[in-house]
Amino acid sequence: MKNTLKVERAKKNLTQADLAKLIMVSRQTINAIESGKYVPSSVLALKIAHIFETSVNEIFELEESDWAK
Amino acid sequence: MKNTLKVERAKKNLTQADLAKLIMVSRQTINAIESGKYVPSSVLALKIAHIFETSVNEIFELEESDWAK
DNA sequence: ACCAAATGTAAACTTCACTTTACATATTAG
DNA sequence: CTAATATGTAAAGTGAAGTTTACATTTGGT
Repeated sequence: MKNTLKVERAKKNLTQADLAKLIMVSRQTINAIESGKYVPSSVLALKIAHIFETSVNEIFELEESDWAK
Repeated sequence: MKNTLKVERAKKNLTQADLAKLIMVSRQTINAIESGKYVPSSVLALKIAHIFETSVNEIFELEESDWAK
């Protein structure tokens, strides 16, 4: 799964730490999500979309590999 | 977080087992998500939305409590 | 009422999301 | 240049997502 977190953050001029605080997770969590190290829960994804005033689908996108067995 | 999985399944006439097979998780996982027992990963949420030809935000909705510290 | 399919639930287990602490490297401002 | 801010990364721990097996209950069709 890929995401456009970095771009969305840039648009709103937010640091990873800023975003982390807004959605109440650690800065490392944002960093890890952003760099594809792990997949956020859907609650986190919804919160992130909410902060950026958009939808989950606009920010997160499935890749072929996500459908692999 | 609440969801409209049951309704979406009904629209498409899918059983929990059907949906489970389509997105490649166990039937119990669908049951647990549907009954709010746990929060799916965003990959699962995206797959589910894909199956129902809609968006994650249409199916899953944050509740006040999700923002509580 | 009866049978089959669908759903609910439980226990034990594995994996990974997320935390905290800590430090190293980039980036930007003055 | 240098000091502060932002980002990358790592290790050890905790809790919850998701698995399998198994059984009990509900629902629907005939």
